Amino acid sequence: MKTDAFQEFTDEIRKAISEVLVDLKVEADIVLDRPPEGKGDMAFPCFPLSKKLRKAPDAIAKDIAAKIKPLGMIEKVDSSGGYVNFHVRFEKLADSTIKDALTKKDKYGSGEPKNTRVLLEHTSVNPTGPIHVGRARNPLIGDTLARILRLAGYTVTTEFYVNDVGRQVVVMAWGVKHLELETKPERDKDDYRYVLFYQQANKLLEEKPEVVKEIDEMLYKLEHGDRETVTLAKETCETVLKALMESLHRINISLDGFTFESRFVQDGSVDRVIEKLKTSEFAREEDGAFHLELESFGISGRETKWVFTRSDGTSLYTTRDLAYHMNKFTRTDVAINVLGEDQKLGMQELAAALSIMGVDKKPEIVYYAFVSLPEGRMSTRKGRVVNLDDLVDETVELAYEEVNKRRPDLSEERKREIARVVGIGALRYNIVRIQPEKQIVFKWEDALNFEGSSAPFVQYAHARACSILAKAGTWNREFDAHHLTSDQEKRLTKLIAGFPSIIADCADHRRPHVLATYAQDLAAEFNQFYRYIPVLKAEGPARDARLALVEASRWTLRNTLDCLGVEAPEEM
RNA sequence: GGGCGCGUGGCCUAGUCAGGAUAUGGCACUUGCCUCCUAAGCAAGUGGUCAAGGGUUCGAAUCCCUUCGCGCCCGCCA
Repeated sequence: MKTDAFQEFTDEIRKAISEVLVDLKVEADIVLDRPPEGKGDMAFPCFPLSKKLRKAPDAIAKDIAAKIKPLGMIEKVDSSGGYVNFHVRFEKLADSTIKDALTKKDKYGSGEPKNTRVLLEHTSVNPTGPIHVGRARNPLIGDTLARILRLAGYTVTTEFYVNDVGRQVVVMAWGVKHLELETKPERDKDDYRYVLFYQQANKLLEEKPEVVKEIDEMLYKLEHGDRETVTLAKETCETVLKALMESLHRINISLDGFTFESRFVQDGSVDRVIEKLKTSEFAREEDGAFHLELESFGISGRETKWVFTRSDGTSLYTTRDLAYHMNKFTRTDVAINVLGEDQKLGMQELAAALSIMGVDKKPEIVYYAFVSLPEGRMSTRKGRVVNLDDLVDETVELAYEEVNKRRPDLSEERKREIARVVGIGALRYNIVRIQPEKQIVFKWEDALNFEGSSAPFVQYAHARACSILAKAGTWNREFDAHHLTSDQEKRLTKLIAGFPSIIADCADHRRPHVLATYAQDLAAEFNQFYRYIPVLKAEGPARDARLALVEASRWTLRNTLDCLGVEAPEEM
């Protein structure tokens, strides 16, 4: 299927090569490569054919190159060093790419509607305190992925799974009900207030056995649907949740829905899951508690048991998660979860339990490594955290200083708005640009970098494009791509042509960081074009063609930023 | 003890799934460029045993094995 003009080019190459291979009476996979600068646009390495044809790779390449007639998107075929090199018919590529971008605008890059529902669970932090930067990697990856999948053509619903039945919530709810705060919260915000209740209650829990008893009783009541307790726990959670959403909203993240864990206890689905698991051949009982023996599912370590009920018959987190995932698959075709790498074993076990329950689908997991500080792992208990709200404040404030320095001409309101957009953009980009599985050591100097590989770099390129377009006046949109002749124009056009493929690739592989790399490349290429190719001072059809390229660049930059959750300012 | 992941110039990082031509960018450092569409920019320079060793291959940062270092996990917690 053709996703973009470059795809059309490679399809034609594949067809041409396969015809030649039939002619040469050899079979081989057609693997294409990107050749280095100056050697064409696509290459076919002939080394694997060498043995079969008993000929030198370079001779084969020459032979194949000679047999392929330039046609359609293929302008020229030559060979060097054992490769067949294909040169794209640039005017054709440019014409269809730029027209595509100018027509589709904010939809440029989109894929065909997929008719596949995706339920993307992300964030799902325990609502017991403010979001810190370590945890923020989850919503950032999740939200970016959701945006990419949507552009790629999927129907995406994002969801936050709220833990409102666990011990932590009970401890916090108990604190809210029984305690007065001893210290002032860091911020006048409920997540900062409630975490203090939580911490004070935990402290009492260590000191006073009677509190332990009260908490245990509350937990039991909660599990057994005691109305007052259930309501208290849920209200407590919702209060904190609301505050957490405010923090996420500041970095352009919102979720489509929430699913409360308590629901699966109340509607009986957890009980049904437990009853069914008990009848499984993998189920074992020990002192009244039940577990699955998962050794045959490849679970290894000290423990291969997966406990699904306590001795008192109550459920565990994992059991409820199983009920949740069964529920998910009644609502979606594909379930994707964004999770910390500490959840890996748990998810492996969950997958095994799902198949024992007769569910043939499994959630796809995007794992990420933790963000730590130079001093070590973030820990609320040790007071070693960077809260998301503080990071937002800092980056926006620093961005304001920069705007103030560079654009004293702007109004205060305008400066503040640009600072917000730039600061938030820098923050998001800085986290999401890194492969999820790599650890990040959080450093303020990196987070506050507005140059080079950063969102502001990309935003700046966008603002430059907007500035040109704003000054251009009217121009002939029936441009002629033959007037795009420089290396800068050609490289930029080819990058834009590849955007739909990049989106499809990021979506299919669930890899948002690849888009961040693309954004950097595109902005760099645009900046070179900007530096060397005058647009407004050009005349006639050359001016029109360049303006068309600028507008195509503008949409591509904007759409790239939009997928990254970064706003694209028209001036900065 | 076992499992999973990571290791690319002083620092950060792309490429690893689908092995191919001189390994991608950024930060920092040195040096140029604003009478020219916004210098949050552009250009040039210094800097690499792709953790180490072995193997497969015409060809390995990429695949396989071993070792080392770092992270995460192995609870009737969530």
